Amino acid sequence: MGRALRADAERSVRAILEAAERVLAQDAGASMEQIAEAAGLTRITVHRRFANRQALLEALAVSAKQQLIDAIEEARPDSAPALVALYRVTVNVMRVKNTWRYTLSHATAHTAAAAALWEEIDAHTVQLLDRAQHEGLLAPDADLEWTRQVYYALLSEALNRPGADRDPAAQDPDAQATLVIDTLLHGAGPRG
Amino acid sequence: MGRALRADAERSVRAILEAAERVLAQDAGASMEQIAEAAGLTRITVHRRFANRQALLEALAVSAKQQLIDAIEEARPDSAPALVALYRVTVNVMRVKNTWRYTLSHATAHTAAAAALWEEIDAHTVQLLDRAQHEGLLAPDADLEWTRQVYYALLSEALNRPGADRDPAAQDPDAQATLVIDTLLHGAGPRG
DNA sequence: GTTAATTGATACTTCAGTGTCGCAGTTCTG
DNA sequence: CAGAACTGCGACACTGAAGTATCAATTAAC
Repeated sequence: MGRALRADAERSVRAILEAAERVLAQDAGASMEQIAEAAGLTRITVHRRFANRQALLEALAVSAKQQLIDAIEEARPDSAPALVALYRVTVNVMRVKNTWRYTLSHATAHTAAAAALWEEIDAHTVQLLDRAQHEGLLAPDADLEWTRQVYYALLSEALNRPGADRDPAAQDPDAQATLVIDTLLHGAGPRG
Repeated sequence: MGRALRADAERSVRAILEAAERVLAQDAGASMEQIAEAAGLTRITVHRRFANRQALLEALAVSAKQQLIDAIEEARPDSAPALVALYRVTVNVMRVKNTWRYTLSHATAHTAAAAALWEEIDAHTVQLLDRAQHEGLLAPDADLEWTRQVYYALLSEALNRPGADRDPAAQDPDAQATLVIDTLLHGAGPRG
């Protein structure tokens, strides 16, 4: 890396990444110019910070995944009973996933850096699920990889859940986390 | 509609749609030419059948959704106990969803026709889930819209499940359907 | 077997997006 | 405050894809 960016340049980078998320969420094929405009900058400045479109996409992916990791670690997934930790992690992840909807759901740029971050996220998740299994929260014969996949899917679905109009409580992070975990553990069938 | 297409033209249309699915699955921004080539045709022929790119995307969406409806109705979702019907529907849907991965997961073209088909699919699904609920398969207080969302998500996840290498049985449609339904009904927690 | 539809080949136009450059004005940093 | 870094502006070249037109050759349909 060269020298550190100047403060205003750093601000530009953040503005671009956030604008890219917003714009691409509505049109995955949006142009650099649309992104620049949404960031309150010129197309040229975007090109100065990110050599080409691909580089921007990669930076976006890395940034979002890093925030996801931070959110997970901030929830201290290794302390407290697994159910409590799972709940805390879910709430934190939901918040980040809500902010970076596009970037975190469209796994476009498959760079080494991004892949490494995903592996770290997966590792965190599986470790937590493994602990949950040992604490009797999950079935002893549950396939943890499949459980992880289902967990991710439920997180996405909870965010895309409509009906925020009639039931504003459904948008509440706590309510969403509860729904996700409840569904993950018990499904939709009747309780024993 | 004008007069019916000649047999060879009809074949071309099918080839184009199938090629589009294959090509777009790997690169959502693929050009008309790439699609044409994959279909064994010229770019010009594609333009003759579909005025523009958008029209092709819409036709693709309608075609795939129609096949999904056919697959559901073919499973006779209103006969037999709900669990059996759910199983049959799941197997059939899985087959179609596997063939039209791209089209059925990327809800791009939002035309009136495509939206109407989705509503029909949703109606079928919710009706089946409602019957399942009345038969005691689902919890009496289960939110059927959420259940439907989770069901769709599980179908997608089952298709994207890796590990076909070590465990070829995981690719078996019956095994996949069993996994989806089991997870939908009971989640990953221990059984009562 | 005759007619009408379909297709491929070639060529052309149009257009949007990408990426670059130099220069002038502004803003941060030490 | 002085130098360095950053941004905006205008202009430019380049690429790739979309879409159109005509004509000859082929192929299905009745």
